[in-house]
Amino acid sequence: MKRKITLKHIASELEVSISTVSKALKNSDEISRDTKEKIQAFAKLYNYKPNNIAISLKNKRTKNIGVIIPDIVHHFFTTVFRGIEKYANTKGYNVIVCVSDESFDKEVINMEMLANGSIDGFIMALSAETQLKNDFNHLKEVMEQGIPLVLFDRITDEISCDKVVINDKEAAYMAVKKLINNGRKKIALITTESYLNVSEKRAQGYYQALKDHQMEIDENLVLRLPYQFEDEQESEVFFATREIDAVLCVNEIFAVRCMRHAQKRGLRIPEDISFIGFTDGILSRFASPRLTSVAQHGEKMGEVAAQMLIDKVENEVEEGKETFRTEVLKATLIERESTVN
Amino acid sequence: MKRKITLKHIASELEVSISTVSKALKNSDEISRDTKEKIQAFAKLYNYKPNNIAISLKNKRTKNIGVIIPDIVHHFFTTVFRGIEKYANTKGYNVIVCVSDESFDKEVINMEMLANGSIDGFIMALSAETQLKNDFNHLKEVMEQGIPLVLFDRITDEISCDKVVINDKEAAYMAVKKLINNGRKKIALITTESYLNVSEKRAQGYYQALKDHQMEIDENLVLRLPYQFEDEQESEVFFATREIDAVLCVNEIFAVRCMRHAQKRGLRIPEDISFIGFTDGILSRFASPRLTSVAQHGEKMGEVAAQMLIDKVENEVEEGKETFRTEVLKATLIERESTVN
DNA sequence: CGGGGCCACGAAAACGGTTTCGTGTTAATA
DNA sequence: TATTAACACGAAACCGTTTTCGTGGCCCCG
Repeated sequence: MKRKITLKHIASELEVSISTVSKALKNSDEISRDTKEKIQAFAKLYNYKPNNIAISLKNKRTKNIGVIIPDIVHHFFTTVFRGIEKYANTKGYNVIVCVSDESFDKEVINMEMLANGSIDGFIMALSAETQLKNDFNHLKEVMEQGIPLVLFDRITDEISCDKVVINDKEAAYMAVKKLINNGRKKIALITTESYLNVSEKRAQGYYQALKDHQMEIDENLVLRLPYQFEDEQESEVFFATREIDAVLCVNEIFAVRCMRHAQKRGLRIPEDISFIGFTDGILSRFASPRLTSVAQHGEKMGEVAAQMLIDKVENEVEEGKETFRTEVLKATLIERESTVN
Repeated sequence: MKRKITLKHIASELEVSISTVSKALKNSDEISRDTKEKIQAFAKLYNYKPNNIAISLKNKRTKNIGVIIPDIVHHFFTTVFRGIEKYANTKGYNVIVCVSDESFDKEVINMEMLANGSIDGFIMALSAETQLKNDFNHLKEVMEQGIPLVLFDRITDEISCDKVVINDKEAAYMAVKKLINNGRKKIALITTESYLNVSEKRAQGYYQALKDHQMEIDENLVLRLPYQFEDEQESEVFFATREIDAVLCVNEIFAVRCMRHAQKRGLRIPEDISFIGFTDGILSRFASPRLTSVAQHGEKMGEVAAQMLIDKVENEVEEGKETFRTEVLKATLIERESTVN
């Protein structure tokens, strides 16, 4: 087992000082050609690589970024993560992921773990519980310590920091408008309980679209389900007791489940009833019929978030002069078989 | 912006030495009651937390584990990751993820980045390209440096290290056996090109089951598709030109796509043709009909892998005395609507 | 009153680098 | 020949901890 070689080893082996070795390996012109060549050759031979930890300690930069997300077995979040990871990698950063599991406490614990020097900045989407509690002290702390923070998707207005979101409200608006233009009269909304920021925005778009097109808003056509629902009874009853000819769902799981309910009742999709979901993940592409869906462009979102973060990390700004941006990405509607053209 | 406070700050503020502060905060009984209380109170007031990087440098332990997987937008891998993250977290470890993107070069680069002190050990699944090239020098290097390594799912026999897999061959065998028991006569196999270790194992199980039940092996019923295939033509033709009454697919995407082909041709599932897939991800649960699938228990696999790794990390064994285990988890068949009981 | 032992604390090395500054040697210049 | 500048390198501080070892002061005992 050949242990990692250090500057000290090289120095003693070659009978020069540590500083000489360090400079030689950086090709400093303080060191003579001969010495440099000798040292570099030796280092190469023994495959010397500087110790990241030592470097981090020295320049107070870890080249790690911390990502905290509510869930990892989740298409959208992994998509965002991929974008983050890709961009970070091109900039020489590594990514440490922590999963909050939708729990406030875990979110806090994870942040504290990472905030003690392990990372240069955070990218995160708030846990459901955090949004529900409306407690953001852990974020404030981090900001006060001067650690850059970028929020994406699940954001809050309470914290001043960089943010990346999609135009949820407009996207929902456009989706509903499309349904209206297709002549749909009874458009339902399947959403989550209301504390989730994004669902709320999407619901707003739904209402707005109906209003703007002089359509009656019928609360009876709005179903709010628990975020992680296993029990399908409620949604089944919903479809059994209402006349609906189009449905907007705030995620694709809701959509796929509801399509099934409709099909079970003998409705044809999209002839009798149209469906539009959010997320455009794997389910949308493989459902039958394939689901028309609002693409959130997670990978792009991740890239943008990483870019904003690394920019902040590398270009420190004097106290009080920082400015925060909220980048709004445009969602796009991917039309498939669950709606008519 | 309140910058992070260090031992040095506390020491100078309280006019004691750094060592005294360090000891006081560890409740060393070398320090008097009074002094300890004073220091602890001060530290608490200013929310002192030791710097992880400094600690890492000191005891050559980062409390980070590196995970390298081929893809992150992938149900099985994220499931495994969740298991890893959960277990690691309970042990106070953080997880750094790198994505190889099925590329050999990226895998190597990522390993090298992390191997220079950033992590205490690796958990990884090999990229497709690595398996194809059959080049594992980067793994050997890491092992030689004494960095613990655990391979999961996509493993190789060329490297001696801890491994976690499922009993792919047996699982496939059982699945096919079930189809045979259901009276199926023309059982097809949809798999990937053969360099992927797991696909190969599953194919072996398929052949073995047919053989053991005196059924003819018909290579015409075996379709090998590129791992990431977009073009569906080949698989469509396959179904158009063969008489098949059951299909085993090495992943759920293949299964869902093929179910669609069958349905398009007017076949009823499972009456006319049965389907069994591998992975048991989100698609299996939401497909119509719901797909009978071999569950790989990714989360469990992740937990086991993390446990093996952390065990190795924390209980260093003298040179040459190490032993390596291969843990085989039992896959289970989740029966749904795509097969008959 | 002197020596031993304990208490409470500090100095310093170490982890593995980077970087500033100082210095001995040589060669060029006055 | 004396002065000086350039060159090539080393010493040491520093990043923030932990930990070993030393030591000054006090008390106790002979």
